[in-house]
Amino acid sequence: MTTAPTTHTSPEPGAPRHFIRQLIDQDLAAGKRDGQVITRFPPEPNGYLHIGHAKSICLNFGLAKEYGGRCHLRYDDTNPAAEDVEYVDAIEADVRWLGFDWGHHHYFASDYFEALYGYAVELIEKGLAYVCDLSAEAFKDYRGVPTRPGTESPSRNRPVAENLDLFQRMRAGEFADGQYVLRAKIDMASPNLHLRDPTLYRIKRIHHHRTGDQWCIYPMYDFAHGISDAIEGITHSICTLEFEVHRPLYDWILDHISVPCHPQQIEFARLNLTYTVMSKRRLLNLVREGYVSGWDDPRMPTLCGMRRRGYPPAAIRTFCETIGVTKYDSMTEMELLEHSVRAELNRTSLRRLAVLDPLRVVITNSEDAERHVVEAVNNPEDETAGKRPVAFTSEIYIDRADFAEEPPPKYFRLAPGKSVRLRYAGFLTCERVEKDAVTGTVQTLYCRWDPPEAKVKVKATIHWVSASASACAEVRLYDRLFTVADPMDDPERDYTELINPDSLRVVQARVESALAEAEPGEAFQFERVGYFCVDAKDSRPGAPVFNQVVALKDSWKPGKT
RNA sequence: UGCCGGAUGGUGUAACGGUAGCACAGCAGACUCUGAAUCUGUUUGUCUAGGUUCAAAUCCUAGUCCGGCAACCA
Repeated sequence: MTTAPTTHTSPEPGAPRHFIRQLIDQDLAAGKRDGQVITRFPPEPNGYLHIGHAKSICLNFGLAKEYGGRCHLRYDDTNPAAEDVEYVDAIEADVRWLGFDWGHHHYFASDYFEALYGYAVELIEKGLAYVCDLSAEAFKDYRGVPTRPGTESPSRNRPVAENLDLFQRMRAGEFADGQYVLRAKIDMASPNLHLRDPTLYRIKRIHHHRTGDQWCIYPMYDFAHGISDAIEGITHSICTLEFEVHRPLYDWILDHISVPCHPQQIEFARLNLTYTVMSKRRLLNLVREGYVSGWDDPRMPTLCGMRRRGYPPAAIRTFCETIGVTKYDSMTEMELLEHSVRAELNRTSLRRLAVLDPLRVVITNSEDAERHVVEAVNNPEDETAGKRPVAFTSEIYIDRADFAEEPPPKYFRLAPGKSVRLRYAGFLTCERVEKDAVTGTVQTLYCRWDPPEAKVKVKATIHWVSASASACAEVRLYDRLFTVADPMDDPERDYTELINPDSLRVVQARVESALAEAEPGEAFQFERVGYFCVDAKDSRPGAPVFNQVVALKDSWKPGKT
């Protein structure tokens, strides 16, 4: 265990002083908890992590690192009905991938079941909890509504000894599921519904992913969470805004039992991103209904989806710092995330030539252009990335978008009679256009080639690929998953009706031959097109599959004068 | 019409009684063997009404609007 040094200011002075950092600064200045900062990331293993969780992960692990403390990974596995080991492994992989390390501080709330039981007994002994025989349905009426106080349960004044006996028998499995619950005895008239004798334990005969059938009673979140925090010595228990009304209960529980410390719950606003949905339930639905290929579909806002898409973890971390931390709801534009991704990939990715929509070009003066090897820069942002040879032949492909039979104003690319520069490989002048007699589609361009020394006056450079010395590749192009910025905002239509039918487009591209052997997960910039990542699942040596990470920005607009 | 929280450009945020700043997006330009990157410039903002103060995004009062809360979910 690491004991944090007593630092009274954050070692990251450049970072924005969002309210949680300010709060911690104050706590440290006041000498609270010996100047320690111990946080935790507490996922429930019932689904995959998404970019919203990344905000929480970056916050919790980031704060711990910043203040020289530590962050625990703890599974909130108190409801076996929804939880599964499948998710435990996936969550760990995602947190690691994001770049964080919990060391040996890897816990499960289920590790504390025995301790939790003991604290429940303590509460009963103090007359602060009772076994209630009201059904969930029945208690609904007793609880009352926000504007009206509730009614006390008939079980409320059950003697301590009887409560103790009943609770012990609940554990022993003498009762049916739902027959009894353990309740905190707080205040049925409280304006905060969570204080109206909340359930602490329920009977559930469900196999738990870790404790098996050892228990048939399981603690509720509100009871388990704060105590787990206290057991682990958490100093700042950071959660999302909807738990704000739970805080009085969090504090009540810790105030009435003999725990070693009383962590402070702090709430922040969860992340909302445009053109996607973020709830586990809806994400699960997208998977189950086949709208996407799985949790790791590159269109999903899940961390595994983003990993497969090719988003660098560093970009996600930068993004999470950029969006800040506040207490009010907001909707962050996807463009901000994409900006972080482009910035990172621009810095790090190797450049390659690839033609997504190939148009055949025959070089007419082929004696000059038969077969050259040109030298291409691997990454202009990083000199150490070096250069590579690229084959240039008398028959090449260019992108259809780079030729216009009738060029609009300010179109700088290839057109009949016009010239362009070929990236790293001289110049092309279009002499003749061959079209399909029936459809009128342009089939082949016949062009004259001039070497780089020719210094032909051109206003554009286009990318290309040799026809013979290139490879075929499947390229998956992605667009937003939904057609509207906030799919949950339309009361008239279900979010599934707003799914973008064109969010995935698959094309057969021609790529530099070296790309055929690229490693899964490797990301490249296809010059002038975008960033692309070798698909980790479907790509094979010799039969590569690329996922579009994000397109390059394109300031060219046809209508522009 | 109960309780809790909140409100700064199109979006995300900063300013903690003293010049409303930054980033994204947009627009315009410079540069360019990527119409990328980079650089420059620029449009747009303190929810409303009162009050305190030499001075208010910031403090006070009232209102408006938004979010959350009535699982044996987390």
